[in-house]
Amino acid sequence: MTKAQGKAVAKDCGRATRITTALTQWFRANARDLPWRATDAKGRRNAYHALVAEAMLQQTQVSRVLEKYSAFIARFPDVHALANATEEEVLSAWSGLGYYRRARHLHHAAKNICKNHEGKVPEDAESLRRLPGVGRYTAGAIASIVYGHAEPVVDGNVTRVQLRLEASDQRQGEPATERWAWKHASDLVARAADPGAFNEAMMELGATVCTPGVPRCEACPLRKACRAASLGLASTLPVPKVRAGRRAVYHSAVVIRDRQNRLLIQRRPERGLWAGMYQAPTVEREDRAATASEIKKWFGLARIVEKERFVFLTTHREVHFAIFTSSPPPSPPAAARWACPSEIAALPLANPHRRILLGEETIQTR
DNA sequence: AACACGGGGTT
DNA sequence: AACCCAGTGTT
Repeated sequence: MTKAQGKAVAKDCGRATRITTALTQWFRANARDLPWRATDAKGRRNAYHALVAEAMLQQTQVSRVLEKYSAFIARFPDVHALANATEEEVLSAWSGLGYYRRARHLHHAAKNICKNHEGKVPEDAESLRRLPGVGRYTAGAIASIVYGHAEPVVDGNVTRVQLRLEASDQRQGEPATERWAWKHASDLVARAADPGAFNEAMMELGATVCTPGVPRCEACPLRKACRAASLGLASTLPVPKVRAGRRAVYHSAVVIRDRQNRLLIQRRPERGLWAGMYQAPTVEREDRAATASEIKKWFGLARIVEKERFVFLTTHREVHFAIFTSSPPPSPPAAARWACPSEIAALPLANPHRRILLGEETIQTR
């Protein structure tokens, strides 16, 4: 190493240390709540609670998680309770949160922990990552926040903070950018006195101060260190990512009620959209809505009446729903069964079917 | 590297 | 109506 390179490394070390120190101090002074994502109700570190919280936080904002987290923990208070639950119970507790594969992974992870780890959530990031649904982010979050290991954590917030700190015009979401962000996070966390607090601080800064769009630089503890701020680029970085468009799909659902006020329901396939969840009997088409005769033929119905149409939007799809009613068929399809409303309410239902079957106004439609 | 996978909030 | 947010696993 030349003298000049040595100086540059020393300078970067100083910068990294200033950043970790300032950020951790800010977090300690401004922490909104107790570190709920890693502790039990009495404030004790609890890796199972952290596993649940971090699984819920994947692709989901804190406010949405807070609506479901307590009920989930109350229903499955420890890893054994979760491991011994049925998949339907777990999916049901997850209803409304989306990305339901996370719930199934979490369930499998709990079983794995009971079987192979004597009911204790593994401590090191490498073992954590072998659990289903636990990737680099979740492993790093648990290892650092719960166990204090100097493991990096990069979520969308952290990547945005890094890109602004370094005034980088790399596009968020691209593999090279993510590798770069993980490298920076590793360098920073290595100098943090409290890795867990530092990682939480980075995520919290991104969520509350270094926000997408126009950040609140006047309130930022890293303003002096931030290259985007000093160049006046804070609100123009990071450069927006390219987004895939939404694909249209057509779901024709039939609400069929018998004399005892029971409804006909069916379980969705194990893979794909709303995997393993329940719904009113539905005919799906890719390019157009199923015709009335197709729907009648599909379920052996004599007559159907259209009640409503709406479009349910997700990130990747626009689901065009057409809702029909019908009297019961002579012989219900083998794949469907009858259930009363109170039973249905406890089953895992995708949000639109909560409205279709139970009339709950829980979703936005167009 | 590209894709699949939900849902809700803000402008 | 058109933007925004955000990990893991599979292909």
